[in-house]
Amino acid sequence: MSTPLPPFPRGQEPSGAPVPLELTVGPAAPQLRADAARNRARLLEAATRLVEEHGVANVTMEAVAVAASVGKGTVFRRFGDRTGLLMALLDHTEQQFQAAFLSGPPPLGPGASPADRLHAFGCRVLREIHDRLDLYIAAEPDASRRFSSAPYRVRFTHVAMLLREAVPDADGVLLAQTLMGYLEPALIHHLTRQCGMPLERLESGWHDLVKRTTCPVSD
Amino acid sequence: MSTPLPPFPRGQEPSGAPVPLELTVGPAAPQLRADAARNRARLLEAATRLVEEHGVANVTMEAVAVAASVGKGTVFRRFGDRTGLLMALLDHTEQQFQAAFLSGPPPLGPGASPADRLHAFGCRVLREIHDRLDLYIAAEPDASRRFSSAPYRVRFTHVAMLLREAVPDADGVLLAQTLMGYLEPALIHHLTRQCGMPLERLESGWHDLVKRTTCPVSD
DNA sequence: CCAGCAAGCGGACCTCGGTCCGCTTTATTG
DNA sequence: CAATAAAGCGGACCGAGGTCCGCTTGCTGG
Repeated sequence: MSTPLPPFPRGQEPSGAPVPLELTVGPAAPQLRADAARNRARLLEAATRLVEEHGVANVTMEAVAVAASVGKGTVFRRFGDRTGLLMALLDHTEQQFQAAFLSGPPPLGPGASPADRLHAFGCRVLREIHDRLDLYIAAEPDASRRFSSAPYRVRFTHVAMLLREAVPDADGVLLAQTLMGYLEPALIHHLTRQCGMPLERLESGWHDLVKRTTCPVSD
Repeated sequence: MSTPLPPFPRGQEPSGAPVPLELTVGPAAPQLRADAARNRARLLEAATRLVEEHGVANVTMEAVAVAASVGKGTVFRRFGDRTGLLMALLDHTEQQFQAAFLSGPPPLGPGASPADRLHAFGCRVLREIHDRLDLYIAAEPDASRRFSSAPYRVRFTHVAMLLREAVPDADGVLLAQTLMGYLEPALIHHLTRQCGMPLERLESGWHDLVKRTTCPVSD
């Protein structure tokens, strides 16, 4: 329609919403051929090593390809683009986290009140991102995809669901986007690195925000 | 410290915070030489034309240089980078807007209650961005500068100030960042273009958000 | 075991943002 | 008006992300 459009054939793109190739809850890997799977593993390993050796900012796609003894095209076919590769590096942690808030023990998982789950959720995300901030920043998709990536959608849907439960008569979608905005890597980076705020302050801020959001408004 | 660092000599960078060359409230242009000023004007004109002819996404820096009959280096010296050029295209509107909420008539300007000013502020920003969405999206600085750009800082400071007035015992800075997050071009793009929400719904969402934010919380 | 064929591969290639540096123009000052 | 310093200029150049397309390789059914 407007965007230049699909870079590589990859899977089942053509139908409706662009299906992200991974990073979603559960494996759902579409049966890679043996050599492809091997190369994928090599690439992830190489990328991990390069990132911790030189810092994510200095890791180029070509360097990863070379380090994995693989052609550059292969990197792009497998991961789509740089963002895709970087997100794949966060996939394992992400899946664990998803499992934790979807079906783990309270207060993160089901069993606690929606508000309590929200409080726990935010703190967990804040710490998670804070611990691997550079990677999260670098893996941030560009503006037009920021809200469509699988991990974002899963988190967002979860927050929206909790919010609908906690404040049924509010616009849960908009409120959820607002809360999610507080958890953006770029903001966390700004506040902790550029403004020098301790993580604890961000956590208090989150608690306050949740309180204000879930308290019934006069109107 | 960590970033690759300054591209061009330009002005008085070295002292402390990186002083953005324009886009701040007031003119403060540092006396361009005659030819430089002429080229600057040419460039802005050419860029404006190209943007409305081909859409901002298809406008390259080189194309702008050629269209303005100027060397490519000149574009970068004058505007720093692509983001800088695009922001300059928004500068005129931005200055008018700043004047309106800093010293214009209520409810946007001083005279109304902080809460009323916040309500007005958000609606104005929403419309402003909605009207030139593509340009705002394209002009968005990368993650590490999103919160340091002059226009952002002015808006943010304003919101924080109003918030401190309206809810003195809250963490105004964090609350302000949250409110600002609701006004991000990328989010507005997602909600209106990808989710198909009408602008009116975003406005209601803003009003609700301000209400919840400014209502005293039980603790 | 072989043939056929998708899936996968890889590196040459392109584009575009950003940089460098030797040359030109402008402003200043005596 | 000359001399001079500084500001500006511009296009060759570079690096990195992303694409293309002819070749290779692993699967599958006969």
